[in-house]
Amino acid sequence: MSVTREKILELGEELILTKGYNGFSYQDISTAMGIKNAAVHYYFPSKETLGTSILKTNSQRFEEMVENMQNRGFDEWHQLEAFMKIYLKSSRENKICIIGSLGTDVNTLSEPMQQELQKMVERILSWLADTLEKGKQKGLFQFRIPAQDQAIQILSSLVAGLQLARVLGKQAFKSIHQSIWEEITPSGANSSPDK
Amino acid sequence: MSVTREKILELGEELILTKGYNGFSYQDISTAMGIKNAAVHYYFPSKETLGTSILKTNSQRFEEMVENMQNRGFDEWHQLEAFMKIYLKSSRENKICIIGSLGTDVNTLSEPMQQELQKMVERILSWLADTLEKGKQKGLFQFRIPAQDQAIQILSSLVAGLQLARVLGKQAFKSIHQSIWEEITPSGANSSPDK
DNA sequence: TTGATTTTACTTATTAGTAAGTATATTTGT
DNA sequence: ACAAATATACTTACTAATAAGTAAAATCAA
Repeated sequence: MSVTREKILELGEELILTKGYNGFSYQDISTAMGIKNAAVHYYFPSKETLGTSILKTNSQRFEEMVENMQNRGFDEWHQLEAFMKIYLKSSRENKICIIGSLGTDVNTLSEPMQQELQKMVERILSWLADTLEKGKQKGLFQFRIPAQDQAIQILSSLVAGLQLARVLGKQAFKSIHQSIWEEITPSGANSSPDK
Repeated sequence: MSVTREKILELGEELILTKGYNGFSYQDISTAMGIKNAAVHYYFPSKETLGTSILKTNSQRFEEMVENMQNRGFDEWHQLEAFMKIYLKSSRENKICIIGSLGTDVNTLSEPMQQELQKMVERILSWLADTLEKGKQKGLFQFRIPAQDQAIQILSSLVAGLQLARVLGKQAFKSIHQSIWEEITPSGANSSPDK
C-alpha cells in the first residue's frame, strides 16, 4: 500500500502509546510528517477510522507473531518469552501498551473502536491462557489458579507495569517482569528469561 | 470550604476516572452542575490547578484512611482488605483508578501534576510494601519475592484490572481480585476476603 | 457596604472535518 | 503510439464546534 498511509498508521500508534488517544490530533501527525492535515483525512476520513485501523494493525501483527512462532516450533516457554519481550521493548521506549492506553479512554471511543479493542484483548488473553495451559502440562510453567485467570493476571501486570514505569521509572517494570517470570517458572530452576 | 468547589473537585475526579484527563472539559463540569464555565475557572483558574487539586485530595483521602485504620488497630490483613475494597467499588461503578488514568496521559501533564502523581504512587506503594512485610512477619501473608516487588505486582494488577474490566466486563476484575488474594494468603486457609 | 461568588460576554487557539482545486501518474480507446 | 479520460495523492483554504481562559459587570450574603 501507500508509504504515507503506513507512516500515518505508525505515527498514530506511537501517539496513542505516548500521549493517549485524546491527547493527540491530526495536526500532530501532519506536522511530524511534513504534510497537511487534509492529507491525513484523505487516508483516514475520521479519527475513528484511523483508530480502528491502528487496532486492526495491532491485531494482525499479533496474529502474525503467533503464527510465526508456531510454525517455527517455539515451545510455550519461548512463546511467552517473545510476548513479554514486546513489553520490555515498550518499557525501554517509554511507551505504554495500547490496551492500557485505550482502556483509559474507552468511554470516549466509538462503538466500532470499542468492539475492535475488545476483540483484540479477548484474542490475546485466549492465546495467553492456552499457551500457559499447554506449557503447564509440559512442566514448563507452574501455577495453581485456572490458566484463564493466570493469563488475566499476567496481562494486567504487564499493562499497568508500563504505566507505573512511566511514573516511577523503568526499574518498576523490570521488577514486574521478573516477578511474573519467577512466579510461573518451576522453582528457581530454568534458564534466565533473557537468554 | 465552598460546596461548589467541593462539587467541582468531585465531578472533575469522576470525569478523570470515566473519560480520562484529556477526555473532559470545563464545559462537562459546568453543564453538569448547572453553572457557567467561568465559575469553574473562578475556583480553579486552569485545568492544571484542578488536576493538581484532585490529586492532592486523593492523597489526603488515602492518608486519612491509613491513619484511621491504624488508630483503630486494624491488622495488616484487614488493612489490605480495605485497600482492595476501594478497587472493588471502582469496578462496581465502572470507574478506573486515577493512577491508571493519569498513567496514560502522563506525558501531556504539566510538571507539577506529574510530580504530584509520582508522590502519590510512591506513597501508596511504600505503605503497601510496609503492610505486606509486617503482615508476612505475623504470618498473615505469604510471598517469596521482596515486599516492594510484591507491592508493585499487586498495585499493577489492580490498576490494569479495572481497565481490562471496562473492556471485558466486571468478571475480569473479580478474577484478578481473587487471584491476588489467593496468592498472598497462606494456603487456602483464612476467612474469605469479603467478610 | 464590603467581599465573595457567579454570570455575561468575550478572546484566542485548536479541534475534526470538508470542498474544491492541482500535479502527476496510470489506464484506456482508437 | 498517442491523446483523452481517469485515478492517485496530495494542497489550499475553508468551516463549525469546542477548547481553555479572561475582564468586567451583576448578584448575593454578612
